Amino acid sequence: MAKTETDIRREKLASLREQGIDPYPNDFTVTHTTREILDMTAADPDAMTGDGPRFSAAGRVMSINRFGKAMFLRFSDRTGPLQAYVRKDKLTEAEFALAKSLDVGDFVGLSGTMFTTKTGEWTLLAERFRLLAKSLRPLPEKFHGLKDPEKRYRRRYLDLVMNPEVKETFVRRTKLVSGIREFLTARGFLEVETPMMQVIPGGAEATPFVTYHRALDMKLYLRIAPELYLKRLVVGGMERVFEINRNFRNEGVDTRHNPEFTMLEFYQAYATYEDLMVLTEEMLSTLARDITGSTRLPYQGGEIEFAPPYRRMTLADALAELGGIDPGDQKDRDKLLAIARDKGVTVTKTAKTGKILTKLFDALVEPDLMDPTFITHYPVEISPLSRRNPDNPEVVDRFELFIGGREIANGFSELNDPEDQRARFEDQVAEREAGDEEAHFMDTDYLEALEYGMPPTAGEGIGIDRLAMLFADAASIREVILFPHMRTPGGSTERA
RNA sequence: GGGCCGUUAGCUCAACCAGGCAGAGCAGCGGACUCUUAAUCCGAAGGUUGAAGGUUCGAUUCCUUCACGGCCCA
Repeated sequence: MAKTETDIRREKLASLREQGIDPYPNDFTVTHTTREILDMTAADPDAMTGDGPRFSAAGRVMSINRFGKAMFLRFSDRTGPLQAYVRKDKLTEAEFALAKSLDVGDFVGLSGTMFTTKTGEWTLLAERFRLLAKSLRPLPEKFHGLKDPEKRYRRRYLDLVMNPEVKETFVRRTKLVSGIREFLTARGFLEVETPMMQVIPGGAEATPFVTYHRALDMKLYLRIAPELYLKRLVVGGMERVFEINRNFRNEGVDTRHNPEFTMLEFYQAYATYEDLMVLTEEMLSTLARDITGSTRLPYQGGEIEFAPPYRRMTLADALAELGGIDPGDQKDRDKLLAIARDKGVTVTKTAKTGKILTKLFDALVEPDLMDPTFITHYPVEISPLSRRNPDNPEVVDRFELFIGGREIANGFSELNDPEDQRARFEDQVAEREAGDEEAHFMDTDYLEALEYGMPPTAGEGIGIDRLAMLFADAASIREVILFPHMRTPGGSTERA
């Protein structure tokens, strides 16, 4: 069998050890990042000539151009690349021999002064050279790089090494999350953490993951939402709380769904869903401006305007004006079923009108809502945790925010009447018994909390991954999750 | 869940339509080279063509099943 590149590198590694050279030392002192060095040379180029300042930098070797007794190499640290020039006559024999055996992918530490090459590039002239970590596997090819999405996601570290824009995407995601923290904290919200493992999964309509606690001999669910716990905190006097954390939903995997995803939920006592719409407009426009410098963000060939005010429509109006469904037909379950069939929208046989309406909305209206749009007044039967609208008890004081053709946020005035909440849970339990696996469970512990009294409150959830997609101009949720869920070949590790 | 497309050297891709010794560039290996920018020049290598089965004298190519992925639809 032929020697692989890894075999050859292992031999080099063994040879280094035989020579008494540690291939993985940790005693090199970095004095500057590559960015700092380039900034300093740009700021005062004259000071670099002759006996200029000495810099020590380190990073991963990304490319090498060898000559007989000299070589150029480009290495990158977290701040970016820098070119170095290594000449035999500037180093000890051992150092130069080490440099000659260098492979792309190795980590090096270099010390020296800065000069400009014939082509005008600022370059570090190496006076000292250290190998800091030997790489045994070849990196993807330098020109074409790593393109195969499957390999990019499964070996994200290579994606990050080879594709600088990928790192930029995740830096941007982090800025988004810290920007949200700052925004809410500045407004008196307290960040909290609530259970990820719950006895009764609630707060959303979704199928949960199930797990098992051995010592307690009990079934536990991974949470589908933190909502009911956050509202218990409002009961306890935490009038403004938020949580940014993972939710888990046992659903399919595609360009907009990952089984675990990150959600912001926040609750504000003595506020209404209308207050939250204003807060959301402020938050998103502030984030856009702070992170990208503009409220107009490019997205998938178009542009999205994040500056308020955002368009607001009731669900009924949106279905009529944008979905072409006559307002009169919206209350007629049979007509809705006929429209759904006609449009190729699948609806379960037992679905109530509210559910059919939202299915039709998802198919006919949602994909076209590019600029931020609040859709309000959802049917009460699909909103078991929302307060009823005072003028029309068939709908609730709720909104969903759509941007870029996707649902980004969901907020409402919270139902704090424990008796109405109990009745809503009972309806949900009936739905579940009728076969709807996503319907809520009865949660008597939550009802008990409500019975102690919860102040009038409004709450909202914002999908962080989807928001990150908008901010990073990403078409797939996998582009904004460092390690998206991937199937393992062969399927399950254990037979059911 | 359905449809379409894909899986070939470490990486990026050919060859497949119409079955006939599996190729290139980059990386790697040996050699030359003290200013390169996808360096250049010379030389020699590198493959279970995703897996299993079928058709065939002969399969990367055609057929079936499976696995994984991408895009679209539900």
